[in-house]
Amino acid sequence: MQLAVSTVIFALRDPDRRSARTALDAPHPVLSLPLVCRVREPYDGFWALPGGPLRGEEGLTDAAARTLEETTGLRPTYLEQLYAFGEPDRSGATAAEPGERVVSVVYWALVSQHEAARARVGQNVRWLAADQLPDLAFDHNLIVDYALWRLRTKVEYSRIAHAFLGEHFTLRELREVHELVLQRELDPANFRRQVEASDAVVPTESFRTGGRHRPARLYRYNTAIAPVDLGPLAAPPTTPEPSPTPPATRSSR
Amino acid sequence: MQLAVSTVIFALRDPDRRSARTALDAPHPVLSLPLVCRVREPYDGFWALPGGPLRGEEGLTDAAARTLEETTGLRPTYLEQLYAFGEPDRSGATAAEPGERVVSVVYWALVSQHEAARARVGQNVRWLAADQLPDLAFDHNLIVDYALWRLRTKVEYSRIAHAFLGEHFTLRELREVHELVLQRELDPANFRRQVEASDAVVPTESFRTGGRHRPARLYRYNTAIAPVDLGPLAAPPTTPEPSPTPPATRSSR
DNA sequence: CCAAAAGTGTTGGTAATACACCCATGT
DNA sequence: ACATGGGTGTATTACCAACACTTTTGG
Repeated sequence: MQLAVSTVIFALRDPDRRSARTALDAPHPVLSLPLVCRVREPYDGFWALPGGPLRGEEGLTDAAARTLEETTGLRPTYLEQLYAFGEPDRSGATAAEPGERVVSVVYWALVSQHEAARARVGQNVRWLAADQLPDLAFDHNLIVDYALWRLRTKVEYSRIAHAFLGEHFTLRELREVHELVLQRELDPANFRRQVEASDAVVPTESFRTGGRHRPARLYRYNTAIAPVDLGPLAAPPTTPEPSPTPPATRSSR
Repeated sequence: MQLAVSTVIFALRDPDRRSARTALDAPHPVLSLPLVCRVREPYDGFWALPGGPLRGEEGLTDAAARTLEETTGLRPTYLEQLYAFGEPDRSGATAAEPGERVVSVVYWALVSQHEAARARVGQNVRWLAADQLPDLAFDHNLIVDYALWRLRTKVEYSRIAHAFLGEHFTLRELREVHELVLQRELDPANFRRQVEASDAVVPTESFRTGGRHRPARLYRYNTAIAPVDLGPLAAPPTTPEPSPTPPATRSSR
């Protein structure tokens, strides 16, 4: 039995020119992920998630970060475990060609627009739009679907949208990230009120000028607040640290 | 490298007589989990989660259900993957006694009050209260804490509380499950309104009598509604079945 | 035996809050 | 044209109150 680690990497990328229907299409970024082309059986020639086997002395999260960096050159701003897939028949083995069984611990990651531009792409690594994927190797279509579902549900109650942006951003840009991920438009006024009330961002004194409209104030991420609530796993296992919160003593009812 | 599967099993159990402070304490059920006592190093004599190694041709979920049944005799009404733990040093190996590295895929399960009473307990298997656990083997304290956190967050947006109850129950009983899990009291009126609006339960024509008060109507679980939203993983991999909902056709923005 | 009390299920209201939707103004 | 701020009606929730129905208790 083999244990492998793979990662679904999301980024918002400016669309290729050739995929635009008309010149008038607004150049909205597209939710995309980098995939690698397999060069041997099974699934020779199919696109697959970046990943690799777990090495001797590294943790699962470390393995995800390493394999992701080795194949795509990317360093994610957010990395979280997604799910462990371990059906006996998922390795693509057939009666004619029985392969070894593989259990995959899959992670999902977000990279910023700026980082995504630095990705090492080529013949074997390419960005594909998340909503127009071809048939992938193994059960990777299911894995990507599940990662997409997690991203969309988590954006609504967490603060991970910042991971797509740089250090400074306007509320319009942050709102656009939410809209692209959720695939629906959000009310600018309510979005502003929510974000400001949540303390997730802090205003700066800078403004983004250049558009033919009123300059938009730039905000930055509030690092005093944890981006997501992971519960007891909040402290990464690589640096185990006793929780500062005392054990919940239950008063008798 | 070894791959093991373990399960955190939750049930609401009537408290032992000896743990009641006074005879007047209301006998509220207590959130508990069955643990097994280790009989060899490492962690000889410590309590640990039930589990075992993954067998050749079974899926991860199947392995969780099997090891859980073998050690405790329980069949859960709810079973879901929790997390994969794979830090290199978590197997309890020391410099004096280096053990093999173990990656654990951990599941969490809920069993009904009735099923919990049938559990095979003895010298090596015992129920312990979830909020008063001793030091457990390996990193199992962290694992239980995380499972507790998942249970508490999921009860609020999902319908898993029914898994603790039998086929028929009063709204009072369902509310008590929520209160015990969340450790706070809920408004009866609002709870009733929410549950009725959510279509999660269906009223029956039976009533629970016996108390010195007005009989309470019995409800049953609405099987037409999925208990939890697992997204694309909703169909269990053991019985792959096309989703009845058509694929979401995405309109271009 | 009957009436009152006790106790919980069930139902309804009110104030505060959050959100969807719309509009005004500034640059 | 878009950023920013404000305004209104609707839905949800916290909190409170009343009524319904059965068992128990006191005569």
